[in-house]
Amino acid sequence: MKQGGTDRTEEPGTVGRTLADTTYRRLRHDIIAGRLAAGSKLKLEGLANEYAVGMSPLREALTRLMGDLLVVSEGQRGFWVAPLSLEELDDVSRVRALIETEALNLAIRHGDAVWEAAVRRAFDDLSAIEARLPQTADALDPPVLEDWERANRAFHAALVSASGSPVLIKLRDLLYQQSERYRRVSLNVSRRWRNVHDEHAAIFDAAMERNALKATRMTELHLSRTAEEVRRAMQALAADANPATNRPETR
Amino acid sequence: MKQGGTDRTEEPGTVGRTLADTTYRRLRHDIIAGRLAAGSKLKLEGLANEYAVGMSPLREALTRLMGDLLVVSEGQRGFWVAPLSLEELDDVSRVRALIETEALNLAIRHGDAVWEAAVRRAFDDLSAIEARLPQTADALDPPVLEDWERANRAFHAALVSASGSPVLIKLRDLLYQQSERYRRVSLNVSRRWRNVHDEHAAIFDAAMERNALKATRMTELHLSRTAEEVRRAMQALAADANPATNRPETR
DNA sequence: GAGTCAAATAATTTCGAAAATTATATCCAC
DNA sequence: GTGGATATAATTTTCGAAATTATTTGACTC
Repeated sequence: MKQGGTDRTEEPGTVGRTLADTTYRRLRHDIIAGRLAAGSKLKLEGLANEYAVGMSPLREALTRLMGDLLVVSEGQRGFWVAPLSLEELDDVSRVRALIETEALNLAIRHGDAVWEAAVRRAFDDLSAIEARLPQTADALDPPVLEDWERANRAFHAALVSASGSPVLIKLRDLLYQQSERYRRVSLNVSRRWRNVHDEHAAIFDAAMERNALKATRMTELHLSRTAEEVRRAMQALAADANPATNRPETR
Repeated sequence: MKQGGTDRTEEPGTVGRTLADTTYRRLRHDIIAGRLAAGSKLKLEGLANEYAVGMSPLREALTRLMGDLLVVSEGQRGFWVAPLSLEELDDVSRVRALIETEALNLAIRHGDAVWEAAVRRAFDDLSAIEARLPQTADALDPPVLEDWERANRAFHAALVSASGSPVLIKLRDLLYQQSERYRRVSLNVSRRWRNVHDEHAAIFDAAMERNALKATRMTELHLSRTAEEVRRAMQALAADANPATNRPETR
């Protein structure tokens, strides 16, 4: 039975927000965080109940997620969470390195004092979280993880924010999302934490020194190491799930 | 063996087509071709009548177009055709050059005989159309123009088709659409035809010789020359529309 | 006249269910 | 049992109107 009065209480600060938009964000987070499994069917009625929305905003949200490469669809057959694969991991990682280094180069060339301050602030935030992270490395407390994800995202975004190229930023954001999704698989599997603070610090220092070459090299190293860790986790997962042969297609 | 390889009767274009999908394509074409003016408001009821669809598939189509950067929206205020600007033209052109040259490099490295044949076929198609184009250069017959657009799109797509990177291709397609939209503005304004066959031939020859450096250089030249022509057309348009001062921002 | 508020109007967003399509089960001949 | 047709069920897609939100209009005050 459904609730009698679905309260559409207006929270302060949520102006101009639509149900379709909030549902889009919720679904996106649930896919990236792995709450909705890769490759799984997204049944409309079920989702409409779970997220307490009608068909229209739900389909709108799923359509946007298709553009983000987080959902795939087949006409008249519905929607699925986009599958993950080792091939795509390599693909995403390589293209992200290309885009992100280009954006970082531009940002280091064009960034002013305001940019520097924003990057420093984001780095300090991230450092504070990373400092208290090794203690909880084994537990991987979800709220702390979410905090770190947010700070990590903000740090990498701040670095390239002065690129002066909205198009490049748009593509970078897309690829960052993909990378985050793959990275979280690795966390969910191995539950081991790789200390990345030194890598972040190296990128930060190089950027503040306006050493574009070093900053891009450090970024490439950071990305390739992370991709390598994810690759190992996914291989372990595949071997664990199906030691003999490949598994059947989604039907 | 396994009957899993059931040949899909789902050929793209016949089965699995939804109203939302066809409406998406029609709207996309109308925006890129300039039939729907840049910056203009997209009133839902009007569009629903014009395209003879209901609200659901219409909004789904518009939502997809947002992901293509062809439509912008503000919550509770509706949709607009994405505006065009000189700044974005430069931005799109630069990022496209980056992506397209990377993809071309990869394709030249990885392309096999099948790729070569496909590129040659696309080039021949395009050449045949371009050969009979100068005669109608002043008229710019719409059907011929559409043929050329299709062939040009196919040629550039074929060149990078062997890159082996679906993600790169996805980004390239996005940027190609943007470029085509800007280029069509130039055509609608100046109504003059720039002979680009030599540039296409140079890219084609370099690709067939597997000379990646030359092919990317020729591509960069081709793109920058086109962008320059569009820039001039847009400046003429702006000066024509508003001789006195700068034009108002979209808001 | 400029500014403010409230009512009226216009437009967008969302719901709920019917219509259309695909998937699954059932039956029958062989 | 197997294959094929048919009926049933499950699911997606679409429509049309209700609910919500934005914008305009007009009266009123300062």
